[in-house]
Amino acid sequence: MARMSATDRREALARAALTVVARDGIQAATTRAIVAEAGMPLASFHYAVPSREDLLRDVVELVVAGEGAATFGSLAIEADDIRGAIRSVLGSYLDLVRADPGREQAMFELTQHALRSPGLADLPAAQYAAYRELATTLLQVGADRYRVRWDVPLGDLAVLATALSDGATLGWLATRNDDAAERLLDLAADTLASHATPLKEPS
Amino acid sequence: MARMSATDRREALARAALTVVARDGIQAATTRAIVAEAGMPLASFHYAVPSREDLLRDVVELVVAGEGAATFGSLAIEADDIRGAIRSVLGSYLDLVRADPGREQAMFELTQHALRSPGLADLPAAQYAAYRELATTLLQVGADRYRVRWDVPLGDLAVLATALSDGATLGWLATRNDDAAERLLDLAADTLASHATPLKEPS
DNA sequence: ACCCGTCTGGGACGCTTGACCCACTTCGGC
DNA sequence: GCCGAAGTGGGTCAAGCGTCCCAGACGGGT
Repeated sequence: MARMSATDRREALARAALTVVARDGIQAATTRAIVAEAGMPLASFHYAVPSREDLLRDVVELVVAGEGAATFGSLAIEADDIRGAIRSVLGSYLDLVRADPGREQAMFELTQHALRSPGLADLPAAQYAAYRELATTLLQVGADRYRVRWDVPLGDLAVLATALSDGATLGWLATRNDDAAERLLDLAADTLASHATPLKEPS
Repeated sequence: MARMSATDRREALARAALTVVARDGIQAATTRAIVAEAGMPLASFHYAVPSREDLLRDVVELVVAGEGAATFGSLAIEADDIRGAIRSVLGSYLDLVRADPGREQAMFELTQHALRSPGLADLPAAQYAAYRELATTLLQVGADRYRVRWDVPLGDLAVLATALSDGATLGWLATRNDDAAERLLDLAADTLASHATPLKEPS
């Protein structure tokens, strides 16, 4: 094993843990499986991380950061109107889920697990606050770009968007029904766009 | 331990398992924890059930049946219009979640776990088909009662309703934010009701 | 009243788990 | 070059896991 600072090793372990959870589920994310994925000896684990629970905390943060990065990719999307833009963002999110279902399922498993662990119980709230923040940013950018304003509080709309994404993801993971998911996203885009009112063009 | 047929014992074990999962999470639902909850000796487990996985299959079926029963309770709801009826059903569902968060979280954990277990991988699809069926029935009854028709395919609307419920539940479980959840349900009811068109009264 | 199939439950097996000890190697500042 | 701090890794521990065995208790059909 190459020489590596404890901090770097902790990061590498968090990434390895996320890989294991995505591939085999959170039950399989044992210390041994994680170090095997990272190509480290078992003892490196407790040298870099106090406990398994602490590592999972890092993993959740990694997950949230990952979602944030994916969201910024959505900013590049071009569309004719706000409804089309929303539909595209939702569509590309679904593509992400389809491309790596295990990873998205890992998010849910981590959240559920955190809710059950006294030491991690604060994480899900922060995680969902971050999601809401991301949705808020996207909706704000969309409103600016397509010259509309939202006729309900932006925060409420962000919660709705998050709930729709979660619901669509959960449903697709369970059924793997692509058509139903696409039609659901159509309806979701309609719903969100229906709260946009065009601004009168000042130019 | 009272004398009991293997079939009855299996049923009792499934109920005990659900209790354990709701209270402590699926990770804690070990054979020992389950028989302790049921007040049975450990050996009764494998006398009544071939394996732990088989028992979990029973539990998922129990869960789906439970949701079905809860849904029929919603049929008693009275409201002035279809939008109000939908809002009431969603509201009483959220009350259910709030009253027993562990139980609702157990549903998600069971679904996620089933998706990871080769022997149970078929269950989530059936589970969500059942949810969709329930939503379809409720929407159908609502349309009849309030003299409206749905302007999108009923099945698609049922998927939307399921996704919204799942999303709202997940969000509330993570944040425990009652106000946000109520506002989300307001928007969800608006969305669903917006697809209802009044029928001209024949009387 | 017997008796055989059904049910009970204590005990045990082999294995995996999170955690951790400690002798060893490597590196950077002096 | 030397030496203390930092990093490595094999081996081990107790606890908990799913599963199984088997001697015994029970109860309904004959």
